[in-house]
Amino acid sequence: MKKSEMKSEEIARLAGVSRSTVSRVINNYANVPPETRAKVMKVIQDHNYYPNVSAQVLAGKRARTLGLFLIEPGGVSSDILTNMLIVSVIENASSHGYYVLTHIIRDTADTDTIRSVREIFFQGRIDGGIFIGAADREPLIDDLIREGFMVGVMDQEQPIPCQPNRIAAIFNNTSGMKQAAAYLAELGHTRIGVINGDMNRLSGRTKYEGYMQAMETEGLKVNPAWVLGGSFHENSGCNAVKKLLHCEKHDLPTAIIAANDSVAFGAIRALKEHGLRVPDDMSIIGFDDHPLSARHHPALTTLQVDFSEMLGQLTSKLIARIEHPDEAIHDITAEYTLIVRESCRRI
Amino acid sequence: MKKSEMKSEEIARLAGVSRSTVSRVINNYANVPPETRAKVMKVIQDHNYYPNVSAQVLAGKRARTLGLFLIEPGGVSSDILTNMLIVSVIENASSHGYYVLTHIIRDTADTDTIRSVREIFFQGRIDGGIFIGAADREPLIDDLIREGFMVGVMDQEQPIPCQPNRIAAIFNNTSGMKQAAAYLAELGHTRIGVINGDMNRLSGRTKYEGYMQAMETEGLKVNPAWVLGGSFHENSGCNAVKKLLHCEKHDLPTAIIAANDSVAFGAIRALKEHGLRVPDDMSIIGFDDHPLSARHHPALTTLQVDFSEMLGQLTSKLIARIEHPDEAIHDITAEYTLIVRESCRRI
DNA sequence: CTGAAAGCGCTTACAG
DNA sequence: CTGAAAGCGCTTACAG
Repeated sequence: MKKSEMKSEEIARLAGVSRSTVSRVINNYANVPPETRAKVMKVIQDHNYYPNVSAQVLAGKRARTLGLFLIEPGGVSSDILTNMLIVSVIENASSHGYYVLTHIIRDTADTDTIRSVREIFFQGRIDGGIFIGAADREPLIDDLIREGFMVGVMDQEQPIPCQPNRIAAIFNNTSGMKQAAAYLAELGHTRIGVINGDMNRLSGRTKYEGYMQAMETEGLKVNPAWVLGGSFHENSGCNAVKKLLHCEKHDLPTAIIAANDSVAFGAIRALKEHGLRVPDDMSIIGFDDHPLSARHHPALTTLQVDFSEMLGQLTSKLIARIEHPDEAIHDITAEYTLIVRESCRRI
Repeated sequence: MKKSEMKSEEIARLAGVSRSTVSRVINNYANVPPETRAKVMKVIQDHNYYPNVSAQVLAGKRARTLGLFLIEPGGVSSDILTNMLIVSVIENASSHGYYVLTHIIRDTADTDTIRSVREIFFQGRIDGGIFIGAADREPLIDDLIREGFMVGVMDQEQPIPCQPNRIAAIFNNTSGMKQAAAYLAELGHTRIGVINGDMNRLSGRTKYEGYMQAMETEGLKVNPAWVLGGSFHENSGCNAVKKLLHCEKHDLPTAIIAANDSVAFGAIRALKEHGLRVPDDMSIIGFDDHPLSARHHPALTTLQVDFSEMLGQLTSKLIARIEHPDEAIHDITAEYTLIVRESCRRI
């Protein structure tokens, strides 16, 4: 095991000052004359000295580490999007001098899992945590917030009264669904179905509600047989369409809005397998602008949202809150932009 | 900021023992009678006590944290594979009770980057690090190893004499190339080209060398004009083929081995753009079995390798070395398996 | 502007 | 089997 022999005492000795002064230089305190600072800095650099982080934290400094908790019930994350999210958090944190400890949660109800997540917070390994993929009301997260930990959450509602140590980043799904429905209506569609996401997730609910509202706005009626259950995963899109095709052979919608692009991919696969073509026989629109959507056949029309920007903001705000607990911080709302490609046709 | 009031002294008081005994229970030392242990454990659990990790580390325990360093010159990692690698490391580490601090390196030559990486090691944040995507000889890594830190590296050669604190996981590219060439030869190909990977990476070199050897084994002659430069990225495959098509219009190979599947995707894209079809006009074979290869059009024939298994092993061995520095540990070699799909045809 | 000293919350020889 | 005490390497009032 490596053990650096350099410590602040040694630096102090070499620079001819006390450990207090070395500490003041390291922490960039104002009351150190430039010459003293320069002298100490030189010794620090010449000897490749890095203060021991455990000692710093124990003495009251921040760990400068964030926890990133990915909730993924479905086995290994095979989604490029997940990767974008991780990278966005890490790079943003890094730009603030913070490190990221990533943890994968398979089952938020499992006792061992809960214990290990709580441990990360209670051990003092991190200054705050970011949760991705959580249900809208997740006891594990609610408990941590109640216990005073700083958390950032993607896609959760801010409860009322709002909690100062919870920062939320949400999607404007109402607007997204309105854009989707308006676009389809403009193409002449009146028979529009939807494949829902996971209803335990905030986006699942708000997308569904957005769809209902949007249909009303467009003056279109909702056929309950065309409101399909799903889970945000590709397979759920495939299954939903299979079921639709099986049950409603003679009364099909002409367009389907999918809860996200993965679901849309699955839906298109199922349609193809049944000999139906997109967009000739059915128009499909997705959400997210998944990295694969532009290269899909047909290229997928979708509502794009900037995940990197969103998570970057969430990370920045979480760090800001950690460093200045009293500053007011507003939640983040991500907007959708319609990207027209080839999966919808005029009828 | 959250501050847990519980400390070992408080647990000791409540359990009617000394802090020493509490520590012995936490660290599972043998010399504690079952009744004492039970008594202490109960207090610990009842009060949701988690020892402060900084204090533990400062007092000499391990941080139980691994650094994961992803070297990705090319902007945001858009590759699903990267995600699989990250997840494999995190889950394996987690199964050993270790956490993973992930860091992204854009430029291994940048002074600030080098500083921040070295800082992670010297600060004592981690017990060891895993590097992915490094050049075969990477000074940043070599320095850390020389300084005594424990590192695991994917795709680097073990120098001679071998260093006890470097664990390497490499690919059997010789065998992979042999399988590729043998398969193509068996289909009747004699004109076989190659798109190389990044020659600074071990796999870049060994794949090229493997290709040369394999061609000799098959008794085929290598046309230097069909040995194309590349970089393991999709665009390099596209560019390589464009150049080939441009320069060698009338003397083309009938098959190309790509350094990996991404390169193969790019190559196929370029061929399509020039009106050539795969496999009708050109056979293509890749390496890795990228998650998208099975769904590609045409489905890509490739040499599959189990990255999850490989990185899981690397992680396990690194942790084993951290915990038992003197135990002998062998390097890891990953083998390729030919997966025949639709991108090669008999001629 | 600066140093001596207390303290952060643990672990671990040491002595019994 | 168990406790008192020293020590891990920092930071930060406190006093000057």
